[in-house]
Amino acid sequence: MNMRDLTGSQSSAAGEARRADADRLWSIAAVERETGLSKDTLRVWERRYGFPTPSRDAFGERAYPLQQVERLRVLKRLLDAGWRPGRLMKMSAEEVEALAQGGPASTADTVTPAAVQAEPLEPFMDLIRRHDSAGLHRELGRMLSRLGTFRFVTDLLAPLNVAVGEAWMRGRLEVFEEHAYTEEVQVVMRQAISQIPVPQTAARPSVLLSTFPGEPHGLGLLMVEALFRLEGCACVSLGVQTPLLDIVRASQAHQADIVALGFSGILGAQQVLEGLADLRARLPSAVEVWAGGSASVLARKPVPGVLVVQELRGIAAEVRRWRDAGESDGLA
Amino acid sequence: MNMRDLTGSQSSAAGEARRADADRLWSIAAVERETGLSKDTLRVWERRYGFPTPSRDAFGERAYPLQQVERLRVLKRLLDAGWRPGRLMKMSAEEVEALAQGGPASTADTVTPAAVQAEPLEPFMDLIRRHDSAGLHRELGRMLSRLGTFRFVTDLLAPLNVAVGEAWMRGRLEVFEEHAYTEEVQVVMRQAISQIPVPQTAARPSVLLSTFPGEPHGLGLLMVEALFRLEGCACVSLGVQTPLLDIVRASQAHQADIVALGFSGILGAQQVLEGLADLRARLPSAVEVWAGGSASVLARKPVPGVLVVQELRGIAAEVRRWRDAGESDGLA
DNA sequence: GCCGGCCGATTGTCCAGGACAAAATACCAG
DNA sequence: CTGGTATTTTGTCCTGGACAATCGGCCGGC
Repeated sequence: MNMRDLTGSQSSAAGEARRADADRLWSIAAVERETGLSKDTLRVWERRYGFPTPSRDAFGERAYPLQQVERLRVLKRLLDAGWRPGRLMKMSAEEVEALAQGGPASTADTVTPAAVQAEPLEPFMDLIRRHDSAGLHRELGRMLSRLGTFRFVTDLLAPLNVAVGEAWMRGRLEVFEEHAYTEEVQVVMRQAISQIPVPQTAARPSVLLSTFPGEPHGLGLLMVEALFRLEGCACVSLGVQTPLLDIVRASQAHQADIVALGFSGILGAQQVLEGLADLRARLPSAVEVWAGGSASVLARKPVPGVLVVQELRGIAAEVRRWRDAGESDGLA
Repeated sequence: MNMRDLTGSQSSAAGEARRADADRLWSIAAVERETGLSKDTLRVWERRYGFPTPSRDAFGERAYPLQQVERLRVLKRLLDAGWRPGRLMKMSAEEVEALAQGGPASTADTVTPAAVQAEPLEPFMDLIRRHDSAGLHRELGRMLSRLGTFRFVTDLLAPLNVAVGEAWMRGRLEVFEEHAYTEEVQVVMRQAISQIPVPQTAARPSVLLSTFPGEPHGLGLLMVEALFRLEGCACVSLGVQTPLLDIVRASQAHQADIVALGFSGILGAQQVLEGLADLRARLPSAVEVWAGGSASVLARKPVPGVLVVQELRGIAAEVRRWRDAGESDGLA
């Protein structure tokens, strides 16, 4: 019975009909979802730069052709790579295309330290590009066994994440390829975490992990959780995108000593700083707020009362610092 | 050194100063992130119903006090539970509070089938409410071993998810409690999936799993992935919130036979139907589109060429159906 | 008596065009 | 060069109006 429902009306439709379907125009809300550009931005670009140029549907609402949606996706990626709209809009389609294909990263030239590239990344990038999920899974698992969890995280995953992010910005990787990569890494990381022995009693410090709303990148959280657990901390993760007030409540409910937040650079500078200050103000001063991740704001502007952990390797030392302070402060 | 940075300026500030910080007003963007109500909605409510009533900051922009943000959170929850704004806005604060505390589910009374409540859920709800993550993890793991993956998913997790969702709508559960629950279940589910033997050769059908942008609920995806793998299918998951065009590209890259989408009911009806129709039109007709989840639209309005799998248990049968069709069609 | 289509009220999203804060860049003095 | 200030760029917020999509109730037919 389902066979009929599934294929009946579709296979009877001729090829032209399906092509017409696929040429369907996009609403402004759909374009926002697809590109990540806000409706406000889409409208103001149209007004200011003359692009995009959506037609209007029967109700006078914007209707974007696929071609422009694709171009907007490219523009969004170039924006994230450090380009500015005014510049890009003045360029011809060919110039933009050339950039998209793999120009340099504009002003925001990612300074590859090249110092501690502990493990070769190319084999993994190859697997990602070839969409070999099973192979990627297998090789990641192999490296986990070979390096151990700590070095797997610090020497392989950390630089690999950077490489993947950069490849995406340069147009070498599609969004879905990054999604698939994230998923496979997540599987391996969860396996790694489950192998870390759980401390017997209620271990301290107890750590609450999450990200702010709008920050969907959860890999860093998992990596940090692994490092905390390796130090014998009790961890509770809320996953990504927890509202601020819920982070506060969760820290009470779980009696967290430390609230650890991850930032990938997607959120705006102000959003990060204001959120951290706000969270800091709403938590008892006995609860520490730690922030980490690749967001550059963290390095530039310190937030009073918030500890910025720049390096994954720094976590162990800071946990030791917490315990030393705790022994003298809390147990007097 | 970090100790000073961390506690210095904070501990020197007096209690009143911190309270003043916590009384900070919220911008409309922050309220949108915190409540899930769009800026447009917040403004139109103010105009129409006279609530909320934000003050204005020095720049004339809306500034919401914490109290109103909290109330908006409650209203959003009641909206999701089936209430309508016009009604709620006419009620007094006390009446709303009474509803929030745990009134019935308005019109959308969840019809508990009560037929196949295969496993008792209360012990798990207790663990969630007591924030015993470790205990929840342990008990879920125990049930996984006892029931096996299939029954664990169909008889325990499926009804438990419903119970958790309903408890949230009735105000019995906080957002962060649901987040923590989701995280623990995810850990156990990934463990379960990793225990399923991988088929030797390139197994068919190969299934691509994801959700649409705006749909953050990924538990269902994991459960479905487990069931597919139990049937010997090759699975690639993109995680949640993949743009439509990327789902199309991923299905090509991974040579998917089936694209499976999960819907929790967060997305609007039109968004779901239009998205599915659009995806259907953009995929070759040889690729099947399957949709599942608790969204009620799926049951009400069929989309041509899209298979709606109402029950988790139905997956096995549909995979069999696919294989039968494939043998006669594809290998002629 | 119950299901299905119609109609009015409700409600979220879209629009225009102006304004301005925040961020990025250019400029300039030391 | 380096660090601070002016200027441009750019995204978000504003108002108030309009209307499509949805909901709820009503009615009629099977």
